[in-house]
Amino acid sequence: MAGPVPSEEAVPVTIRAMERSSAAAGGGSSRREATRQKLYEAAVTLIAEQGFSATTVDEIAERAGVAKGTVYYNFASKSVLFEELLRHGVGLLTASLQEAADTTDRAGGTKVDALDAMIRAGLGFIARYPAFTQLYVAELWRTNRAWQSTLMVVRQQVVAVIECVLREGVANGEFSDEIDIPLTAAALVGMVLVAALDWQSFQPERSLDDVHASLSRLLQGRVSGSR
Amino acid sequence: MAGPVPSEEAVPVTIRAMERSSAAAGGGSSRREATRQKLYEAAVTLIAEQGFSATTVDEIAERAGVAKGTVYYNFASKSVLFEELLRHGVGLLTASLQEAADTTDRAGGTKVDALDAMIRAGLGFIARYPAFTQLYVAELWRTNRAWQSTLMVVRQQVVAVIECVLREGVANGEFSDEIDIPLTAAALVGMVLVAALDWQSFQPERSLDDVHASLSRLLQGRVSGSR
DNA sequence: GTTTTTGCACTGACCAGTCAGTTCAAAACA
DNA sequence: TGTTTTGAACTGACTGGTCAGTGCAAAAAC
Repeated sequence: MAGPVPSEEAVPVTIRAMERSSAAAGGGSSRREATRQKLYEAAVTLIAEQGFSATTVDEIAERAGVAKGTVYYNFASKSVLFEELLRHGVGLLTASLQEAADTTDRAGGTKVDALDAMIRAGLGFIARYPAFTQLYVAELWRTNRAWQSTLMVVRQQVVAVIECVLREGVANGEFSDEIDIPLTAAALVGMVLVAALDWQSFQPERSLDDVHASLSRLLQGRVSGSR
Repeated sequence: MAGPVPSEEAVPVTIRAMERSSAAAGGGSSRREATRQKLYEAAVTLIAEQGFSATTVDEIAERAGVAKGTVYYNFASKSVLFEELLRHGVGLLTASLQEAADTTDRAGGTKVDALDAMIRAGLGFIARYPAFTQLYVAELWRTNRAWQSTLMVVRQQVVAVIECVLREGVANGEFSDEIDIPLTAAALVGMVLVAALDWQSFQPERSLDDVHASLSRLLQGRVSGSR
């Protein structure tokens, strides 16, 4: 849609380069992996913009610069492509959150510090993959869909990382033992998700530091009182 | 997919209740208004479950117990039906939030009290209209769709109510003047939205009071410290 | 008698998924 | 070395089905 004809050369180089390195490592050939990656990237933006049902397989194939048949050679169906995309993205997110928590721990930080680092990691992830985040929020609370179970897994995976930190904080006395861990975790996720989507959509010029500071302030109750 | 057949009665009560109030207000006859109301209710659950594109006009008509032609007699198109549904629902939500804020004000409460009352009102709304909330979250950050402008209006309408309370709180010194009003408002919306959806989906047996207390605690920074 | 609803056949566009055929790099061979 | 074979990866025209929206005559409601 952008250029008259999407350039289709210059690709083999990448393919060939990867081919050699990871062919042995992963399961499939790396040519295939590269194609799957292109399909993920095409699908994530289209589905974020239009939703799953409104996005056609033809569109995904076209944006990925690949024939329709290739989509079906690599994924059993449109739904399966979507489910694997979800798992893939959430894997990246949870890894990022977990790493933030672990790093804080290793540096001898408190659990509040860990939470704060996770908020920052969450914001960073959303800034890097806004389309995925959009799609995640839009599809997470759908019921009656084929991929219900994947959705549950993918939700629990994210919430669990946060619940874990909250639980440790309660255990060491840093947090009140009256807090409701699952609900608080969900609320935190929502806070970061919605604030970040708003940031990206309506004030994209602001820096991550800036947004992070605002959320930190809110979280630590430094909103009321003061001046 | 879950139960054999989802129960479809018990709805008329709500319809009839709304009928009386809005028949005089709106322009059209109340028969027409009743039909539109039935269509809203049918559409909201179906779209919440499946998404806009995956929901067919035939389904909506069938669930509303109405002929397909009637849908097009009352709405210009499927999209228009959806847009009007969005405006309708958001109107109810903002009215509820505004009323909570006003009541608190009139009772001489602080702005923190007002926020707290609005959280409760928000939770109440979500408990009453879970399908609408689901749909609202799912569609709010979509781009590239026909109803972009409606979406913006409908977003701003909700956020504005909260921003207003925050602004008043800053003005009277109750809140720090360093808070970022739009971002904080968005974060609060997200917190309530996601916590409530989680409540409805995964712990529906809990009481509103209970959930409200947890969110209140989080908001007022009574999480860290204490025990 | 006017407004609203019904029922239903119809159209044209669109779309998920299929499949017979093509490509080409690497393996086997000579 | 150069030649042939193999098969994984990819292609795109095609199919069967679905769905938004139309048209309209007759019935029902008011």
